[in-house]
Amino acid sequence: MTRARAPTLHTVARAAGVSTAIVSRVVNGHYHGMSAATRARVEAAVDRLGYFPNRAARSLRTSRHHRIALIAVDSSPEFLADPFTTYVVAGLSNALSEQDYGLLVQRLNRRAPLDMLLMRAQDADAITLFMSGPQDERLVLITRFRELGLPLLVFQETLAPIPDDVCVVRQDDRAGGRWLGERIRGLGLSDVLAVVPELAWPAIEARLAGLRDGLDEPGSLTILKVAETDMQAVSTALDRQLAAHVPEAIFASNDQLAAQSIGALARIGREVPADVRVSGFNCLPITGTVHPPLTTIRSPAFALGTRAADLLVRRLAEGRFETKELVLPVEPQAGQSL
Amino acid sequence: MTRARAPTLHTVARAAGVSTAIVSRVVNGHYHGMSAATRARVEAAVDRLGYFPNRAARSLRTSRHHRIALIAVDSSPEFLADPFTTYVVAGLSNALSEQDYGLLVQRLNRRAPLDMLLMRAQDADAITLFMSGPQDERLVLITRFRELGLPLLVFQETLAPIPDDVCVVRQDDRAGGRWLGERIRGLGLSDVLAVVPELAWPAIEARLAGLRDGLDEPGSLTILKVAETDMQAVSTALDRQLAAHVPEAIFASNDQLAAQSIGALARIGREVPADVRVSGFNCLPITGTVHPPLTTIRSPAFALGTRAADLLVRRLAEGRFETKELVLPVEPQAGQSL
DNA sequence: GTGAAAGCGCTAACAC
DNA sequence: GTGTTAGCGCTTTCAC
Repeated sequence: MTRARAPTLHTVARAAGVSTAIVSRVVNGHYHGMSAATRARVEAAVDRLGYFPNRAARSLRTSRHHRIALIAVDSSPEFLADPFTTYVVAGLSNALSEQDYGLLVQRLNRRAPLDMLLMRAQDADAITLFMSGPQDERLVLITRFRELGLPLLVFQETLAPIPDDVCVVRQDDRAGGRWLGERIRGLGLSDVLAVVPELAWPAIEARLAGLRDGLDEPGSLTILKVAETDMQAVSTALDRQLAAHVPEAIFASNDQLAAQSIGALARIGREVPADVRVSGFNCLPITGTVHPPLTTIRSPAFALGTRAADLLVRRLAEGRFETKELVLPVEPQAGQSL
Repeated sequence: MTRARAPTLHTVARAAGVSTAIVSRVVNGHYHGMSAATRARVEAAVDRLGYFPNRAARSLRTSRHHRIALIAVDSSPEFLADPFTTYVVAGLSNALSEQDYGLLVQRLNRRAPLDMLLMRAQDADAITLFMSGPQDERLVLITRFRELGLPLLVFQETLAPIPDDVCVVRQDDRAGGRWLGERIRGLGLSDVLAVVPELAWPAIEARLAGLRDGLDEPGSLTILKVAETDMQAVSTALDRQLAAHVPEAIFASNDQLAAQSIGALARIGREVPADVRVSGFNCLPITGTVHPPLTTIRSPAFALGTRAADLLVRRLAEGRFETKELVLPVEPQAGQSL
């Protein structure tokens, strides 16, 4: 049994005894100066035949796709499974669905050729970007993507000046870092170990900058870079670092690393917060509960996604971004670890 | 400054002094019986002009889109942020990207009208489905989506018989439940509290069925349904239940709920595993570390996604699914909580 | 070995 | 108020 070919505008037009133009207008809700009778007849035919407009034909004709591309530039296949990313994407996808836009998810390996992706990104109305890697690499990517002529929305980027038709959406990482730094300083501690992912990431830099702001007189700040994607490697790195020197406080660049730090301290018999203080960052529901409850910074990740969706949809309607940069506040969360 | 119109096949053809047919063939790698010189000339022109084929036109012509839709039927806007879902989607999106397919993510509210979505799903080559809700609702959805005539791949569904051109990909939840049940039974415990999400979900049923298999003689099995999306509500429900009766073991239907259960037990001064045993399910890297280390079941969520991608791509190439159902094994993970 | 031409299904300007 | 028509950019058959 071969499935019946899907009905087209023509089929419906014939069935309703009108021209395709009329059907097109009805389907698109342009009832201006149309008799109620015709409209009713067409609507009946549409229902009867189960007609759906062919999106590819429509896209070809109008060059609008009702689709936003999300490109994650990362070397880890599990990029989507990071708690922060996950919430941003959830918010984005959700808000877009609500406004009848689709989200096209694609991963770009930092070392893979761009062309395939550039080509695939073509059938979206705009592009959103999640980038790790050093600043110059990120700039190259932004430039390349801009060449497609599509509006670009970049998450968690710190970039000045922001190029034309590009919008940055981020949280105030620096303020979060500062709050923690001030707290550490308020406790009279100055020997701090910062645990950050190996792969540079602008938000992490901002958190560290904030930490420095807050500490003010940066007694001794040591930076430990860990390969975040490999739990085992993180443990090993922490163990080795702590064997060499135990700091007064550990500033972890996210809650997962904070949990790991508490674990590593436990392995050498140090308690949190009694012996060593530990702070986290991003505090998302998906990140499991840690003991003791973390002093951390609550991230508006989901809202970052929904706000980005609104910005994009409006950009597409109005022709320009209403703002070049949207910075959402973070919320300090006092726990018992710091 | 108006952006120059993107080059089309025609532009390239004129630049290379050949017909559009030739350019099309070169772009698609159909070099059969073509002179090396022509090919080279066309390739040069393509490079020089920075030509990319228009995907919408191609789709219209070929009715292939190189795109898979992922539709999550759930009432929670944060559906994507569930650890299990997150890993499946990460695997899927990643494997699809590698095979030059895009993943189009869309959420469907259980109460929202289907039509909009059915329409949007049109521009994909196949549909993957994540569904919660009662069995009859799920069946209706499968039927409706099948009407689009697209291949359908459903995650974590237990369904018999499986309809035509539909493929189910799931993990062996029942075996996982059974392993835990047997362990509980081996410890000589029989007063068990199962904590499950309010909203029915076939995988959860399977885990419970497995638990019953394992317990064999189901002393006393109480089921507590909680509104999983609301942390606060979960705590409250657990507190109330434990105030009424403290079981010998808690079978949580996922690790997040297990963590919550341990917390609730701590609030009434009960220790795990000394006073009460607790088991989890799904054990994914993103789910934070719990203390004590959970006895749980390790889920192949990421692999579920990558395998699904392969199945889909092959289905599209060959015309039929090579298997109607793919069940991946789970791996028991002995911890200290049970 | 290469080209001409039909047509995928739709929208919108214009004619009636 | 409704219909005619010209493409949007591409693939593919068939003719040369």
